[in-house]
Amino acid sequence: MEIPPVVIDRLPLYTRALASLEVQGREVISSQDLGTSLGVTPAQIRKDLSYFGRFGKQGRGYNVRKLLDELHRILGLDRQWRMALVGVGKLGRAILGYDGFRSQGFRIVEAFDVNPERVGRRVDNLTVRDATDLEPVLSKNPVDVGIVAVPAETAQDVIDVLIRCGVRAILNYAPIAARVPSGVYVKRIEPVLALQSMTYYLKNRPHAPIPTPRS
Amino acid sequence: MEIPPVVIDRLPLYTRALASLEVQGREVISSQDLGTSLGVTPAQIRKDLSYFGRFGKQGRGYNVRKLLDELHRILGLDRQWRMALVGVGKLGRAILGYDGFRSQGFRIVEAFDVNPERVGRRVDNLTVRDATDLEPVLSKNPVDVGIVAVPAETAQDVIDVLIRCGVRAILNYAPIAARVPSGVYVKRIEPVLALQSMTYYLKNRPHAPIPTPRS
DNA sequence: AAGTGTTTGTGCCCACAATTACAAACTGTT
DNA sequence: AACAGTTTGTAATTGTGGGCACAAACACTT
Repeated sequence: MEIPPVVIDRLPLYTRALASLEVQGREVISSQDLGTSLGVTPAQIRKDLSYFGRFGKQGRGYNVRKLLDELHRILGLDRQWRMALVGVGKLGRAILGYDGFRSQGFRIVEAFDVNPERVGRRVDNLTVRDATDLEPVLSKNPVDVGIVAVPAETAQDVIDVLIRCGVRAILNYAPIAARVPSGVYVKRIEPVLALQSMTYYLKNRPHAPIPTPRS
Repeated sequence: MEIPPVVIDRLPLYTRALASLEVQGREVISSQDLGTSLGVTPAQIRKDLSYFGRFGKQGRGYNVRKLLDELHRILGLDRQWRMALVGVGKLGRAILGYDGFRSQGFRIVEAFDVNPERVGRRVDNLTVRDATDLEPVLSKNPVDVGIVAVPAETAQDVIDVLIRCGVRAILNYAPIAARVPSGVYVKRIEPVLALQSMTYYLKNRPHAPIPTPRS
């Protein structure tokens, strides 16, 4: 069956909430409670999950451990994913240093840059390779995901090369609308775009008022 | 009129494309050309813009300069926005060092942290203040946007304080589903969630194949 | 001046996602 | 064992957003 992408986008949210519940020792949760903690309606959660099977029990709710396992399986989070980073500037180094990826099964196994001063240096247990070696290196040692952290001007070229190397998923930090063939998945990480849409709602409001007391 | 949030989310995309066209010296663009460069249908662009007025000319298209000005006005990008950063760890420092904000009119004017070792230090022309001073400082000198770059455990508390200080827009880098009252706008920046939804589409595919030749 | 080609703005329709509502299944209590 | 209270899964309904298609307006050529 064809599952709506919006549904897929919500599953990681559920996964994270369930993981948190599990470490808290919670064994069972209802769609009601899960929903209110996530700001999602209970019916939405039930319907989303119903695309994949029947994981709950009437009168009780969902077994946290079991549902978490199922979601991991559904999303493919029960394995390690190999990633290659392109661009080891300020942003790239921050990405390399971020440990939120590894702890969730996403490992950066290669890092590339065009700048000769950066090539060869070791950053976070990884040797920065020359970007011109991208194709030979990734052909021999394929990765699942490419992380693009280069300036806007070269981003599309980098993405083209990654796709030639068989990369089918790209995490794009560059401020461009990447053009990719169908079958390749791109997710943008763009704080500036996020800000620029929020200002629409702020612009007609009086400025920050006096904080409300006794809250 | 009530404008769908998805429409608002697309406007910054148009803005960025138009800005790029303007520096290229392009004076006029059709919804057709703008659409193909962004991966959006021309009809969608026209409909989105029609929520706000009639900016185009039949037979010609849109005047790049004029449309860009209109979008800036609509989104409130014709002014400076003041932001406060909370959390000056590895991630926070990367955010402070990022110049993509300032160039678009978003200035980080305060930075806070709880760690005594970080408080008082200067990072990128800003003195890190003690997080306990958040309320007094922001009450005297309000900001428009709060950037949350603290660990998940303390993120909700930080957000609550920011809201008490009158902050109505939050850029949240912490991996939590923030609970906020209506009238407060939150945008999540979560690379891990983006990855976790892409793996769904990757998981059933054969691994990276041999690159296609002669492309 | 007429004719050809473009392009906008929008009414209309369709698809799809969110919500509602309820039967069925289970728990816990009396 | 009967009953009251929960909660799931889903059929049915509602709502909303995207795309189509076309009249109207303009540009450009002959």
